[in-house]
Amino acid sequence: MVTNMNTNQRFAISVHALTLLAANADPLTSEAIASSVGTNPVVIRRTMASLRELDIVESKSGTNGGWSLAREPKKIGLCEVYRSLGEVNVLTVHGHPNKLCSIGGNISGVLQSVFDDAQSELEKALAGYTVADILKDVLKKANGSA
Amino acid sequence: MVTNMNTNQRFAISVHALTLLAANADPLTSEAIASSVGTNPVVIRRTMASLRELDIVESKSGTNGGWSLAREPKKIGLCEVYRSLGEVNVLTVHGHPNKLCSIGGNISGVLQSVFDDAQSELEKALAGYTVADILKDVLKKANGSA
DNA sequence: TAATTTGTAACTATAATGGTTACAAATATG
DNA sequence: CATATTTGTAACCATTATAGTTACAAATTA
Repeated sequence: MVTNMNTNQRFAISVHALTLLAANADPLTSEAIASSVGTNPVVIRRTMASLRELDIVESKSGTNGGWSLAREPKKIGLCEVYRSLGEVNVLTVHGHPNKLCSIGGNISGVLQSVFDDAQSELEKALAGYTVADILKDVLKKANGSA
Repeated sequence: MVTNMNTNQRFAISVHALTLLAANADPLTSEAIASSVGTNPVVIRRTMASLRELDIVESKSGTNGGWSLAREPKKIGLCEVYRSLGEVNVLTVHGHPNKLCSIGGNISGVLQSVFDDAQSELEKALAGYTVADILKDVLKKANGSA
């Protein structure tokens, strides 16, 4: 069985978009990014707007406008990109345990601290990669298979 | 913003149920477990059936039947419990990147390996806890606040 | 035989997600 | 200034995953 606990593609889209920007000197339009990512420009705008809040990208309206990196690719860690998605919990405590049960009444806090620990390890791993790393690996593949 | 990448409570439910079994000598019915977890017996049966496939629990039909642990609590690591959910991917690669683009055509594999790395760290963290640990912490809370 | 309990299929309600349309606001160009 | 370009954002829809629920068959015990 394959369970998709997470059909959320926003993180992958974010990294893809940033990698694309890192590979291009000029700003790219939502349209152009959407074409590479394989989605709709509005989806890109939504995603990029979150990244802009963390000063990872900048936008400019109008002719010759578009999106560009606000920092060098090697200064953009994937954990920060991940955090642009908001307060994500990859593991979720269940909703309504029975407060009258000694287990049910006390397990939520215990689970939450375990889940926090696990997620922190996940984020630590993501922090080990930058957009520059991703671009390098992508280009390596592109040249290797060209 | 709070994004629930994951509204899946099955893992929390699994750990809760196992902790409950660890705290009780006799088998517990789906009904009893459901009452502590705060859900429906059928949800419990579904969850427990997955755990049974990994020989973490056993079931018995009929009067005085129910669910029991197939192993000592300290021999049940949370990573294994997590794996009972199936092939879970906490980070998902996006669907349709543009194959004609050098970035779009090569990023999926790169992302997947990063995601695999991150998830492996998450699972490693989970492997550091056993059902016995959870029970101990829950009972500590229960006594502390009693 | 009757009561208990799991096994499982089928259906529903809810919610998250991504895709899409529509249009306002900002900007550049001629 | 007028026009084309491009982002900003609200609104809505289709799809999907999830959990909850009902219903009933199968197994087990007494």
